Amino acid sequence: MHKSALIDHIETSFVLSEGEAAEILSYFDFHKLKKKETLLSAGKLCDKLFFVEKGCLQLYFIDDLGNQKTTQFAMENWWLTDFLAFQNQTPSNFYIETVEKSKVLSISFSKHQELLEKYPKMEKYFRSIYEKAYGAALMRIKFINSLSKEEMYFMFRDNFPEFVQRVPQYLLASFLGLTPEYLSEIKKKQLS
Amino acid sequence: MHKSALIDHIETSFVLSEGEAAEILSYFDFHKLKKKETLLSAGKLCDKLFFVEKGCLQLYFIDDLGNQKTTQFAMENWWLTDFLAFQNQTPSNFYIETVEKSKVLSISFSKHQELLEKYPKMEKYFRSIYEKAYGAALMRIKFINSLSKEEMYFMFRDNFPEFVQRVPQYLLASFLGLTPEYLSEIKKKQLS
DNA sequence: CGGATCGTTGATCAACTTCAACGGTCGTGG
DNA sequence: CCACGACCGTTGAAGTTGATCAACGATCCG
Repeated sequence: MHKSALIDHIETSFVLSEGEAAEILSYFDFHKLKKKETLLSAGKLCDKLFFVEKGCLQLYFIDDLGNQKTTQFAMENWWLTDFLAFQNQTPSNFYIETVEKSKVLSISFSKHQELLEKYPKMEKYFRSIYEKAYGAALMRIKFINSLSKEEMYFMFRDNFPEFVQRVPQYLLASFLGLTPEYLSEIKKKQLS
Repeated sequence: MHKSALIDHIETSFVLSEGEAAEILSYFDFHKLKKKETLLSAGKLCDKLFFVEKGCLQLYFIDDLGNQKTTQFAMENWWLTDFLAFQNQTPSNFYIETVEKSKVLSISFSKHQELLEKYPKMEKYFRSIYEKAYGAALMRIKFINSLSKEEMYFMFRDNFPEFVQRVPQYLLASFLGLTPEYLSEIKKKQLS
């Protein structure tokens, strides 16, 4: 059994013995997924938390007009779920789907609880992850409220170039909160 | 010494002995503040995490045109800081200021670290707080990307009526990401 | 009472969306 | 391996939402 990306990631916070690493991993299920596979659907109970070892997931919803809108991407070493619905064990407000073929770990709510009880260190790990994620979300809201869509695109492209190359343009547009048509126009302007 | 709102709040997660409660509180400083007092300034090291016992704080920044834009409010039983800057102990991207006269607890980064080491239960408490906060931030981004400014206002007013009454209108406008003039127009439309 | 601050109004303007149409590309089945 | 269809990116015209600006009233506080 090769060493998991999850264990590597946890070990950026603290060291695990081989036994601990193996036992922690045993709480998770492993999934090898193709492009556009669905992991969670809106309205369904949200009972899984996902960790991306390789590939890319998106958290999205469908608006009144039937358009798919991406709220969050998760690439290597990111955690993803509808966190409110997961914590409260209620139906999800979002869909989760693979953007590329991906390797993903999942853990159910009850297993997650058990894991945290058995390994209190993991509370620290998740506390730190969520603290960062919340801080980043506040920064993102700051950007949304201060940048034009055009500035938004350039900022994002300059700060996350791999991202922009990796994700199809209509998904990027959706994530940035503008239409594919307008994004196309922005890119054109830039060239002249 | 009267029982603190913070202790009450922690005890919604798990029970504390009297001794524990007192000792946990000893990590915090207490502040009684007037309206419009500044607790954190952009560019300054962010070394404090705040808990609102009573009153209201805002996290805001100043945009290119010099306008103050509110990214987050914190009322009773909310935690607030620039979480990214706090965790990394770097200069802040935001200001924090009282909206009303308030009673606030603060804890420094190093004291916070000590507290978490001494009371591992507190890791669980903060993990849960941040998980909720991050989930709520994702929902907020969902709303930003699916509702018009008008719908945004009505949604917010219907779901958080106390909030709308309590906060001055120009701050509410700033938080919702629209201009005071347009908010005024929306409210007028509604009456006819 | 006086000044500053906040909410309102209406006119003008810019940013961004919507819609419809077209061309390119990718992947799938024959 | 080719051909076809579906999907994606692009273009341009027209329409809408919401911002900006300037001015006026109201209210709050010293």
